[in-house]
Amino acid sequence: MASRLSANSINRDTRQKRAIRRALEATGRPLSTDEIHELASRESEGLGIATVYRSVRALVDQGWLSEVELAGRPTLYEIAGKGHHHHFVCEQCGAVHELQGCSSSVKLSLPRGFRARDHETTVYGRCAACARRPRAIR
Amino acid sequence: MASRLSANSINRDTRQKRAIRRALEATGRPLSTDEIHELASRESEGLGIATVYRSVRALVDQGWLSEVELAGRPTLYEIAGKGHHHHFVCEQCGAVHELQGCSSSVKLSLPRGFRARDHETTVYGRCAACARRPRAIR
DNA sequence: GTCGTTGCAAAGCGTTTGCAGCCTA
DNA sequence: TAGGCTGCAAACGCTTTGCAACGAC
Repeated sequence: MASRLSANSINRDTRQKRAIRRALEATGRPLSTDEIHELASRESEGLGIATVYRSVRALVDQGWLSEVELAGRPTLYEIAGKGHHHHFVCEQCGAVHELQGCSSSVKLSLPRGFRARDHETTVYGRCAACARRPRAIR
Repeated sequence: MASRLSANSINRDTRQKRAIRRALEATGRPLSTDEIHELASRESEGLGIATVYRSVRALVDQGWLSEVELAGRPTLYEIAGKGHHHHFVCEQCGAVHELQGCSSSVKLSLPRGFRARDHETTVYGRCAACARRPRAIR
């Protein structure tokens, strides 16, 4: 197994990276770079958006973060190592949540000769908080 | 029911739009704006990319096209009216194909209070043509 | 002190928009 | 002919990169 850091990359423990990691840990759901920037800035004033992009990229390379790419929205990042799971997008507040498990083992009929390697499912609807309140303006 | 055109939008039959529609009909799979531009340019020389974007947007508004937004790639467009279906992304050649039917009625367990409205599944693997030949450089 | 890291600003890239001339109806 | 449509170039929004100063070790 490789070392826990990707090849030839050192990783210093800076105020900025600490704030970024903490934002992701504290929130517990996939975040966009903007959200990370917003949250981490509270802990590390003056944090630049470029630093967020660079740190997030480094954390992905190190395997600490996973990219969550959902249709029609910028890439989100979540703490890695949660195993196979899917995502739920709240159409009212826009937040993305993780869904546990995956019993739908893709029974989609593939055309002759096609070979599946993986799949991704995204569910759209309203999260618990939003379902409780009347439909917003949107 | 509304007229087949979205409100106050006229739609002239131009050489450019004809070429764009034909590119989509001829290919039979979801295309990106670049692919549409490339293909339609053969039939309508000098076609501008802005025209592709504008025409495609108009065709979506008219309901003739549907947007296919897949994780991590620009929006694709496919001829509308095919009913509920999902997509297959070939990891070797990058092409996107439609998958028939959908038996996986999303048995993912939603958190308490969450309400699902729709879902999307994308399968990744190799298409028939690519599965036949040895793995590419990639 | 070294050199990885950071913030700023500029550059990229895909998409949208302003505008004057073109072409469909 | 009227006004929608087109190509060009500039503008946009998000992400990446160059660079000099900063700060972890």
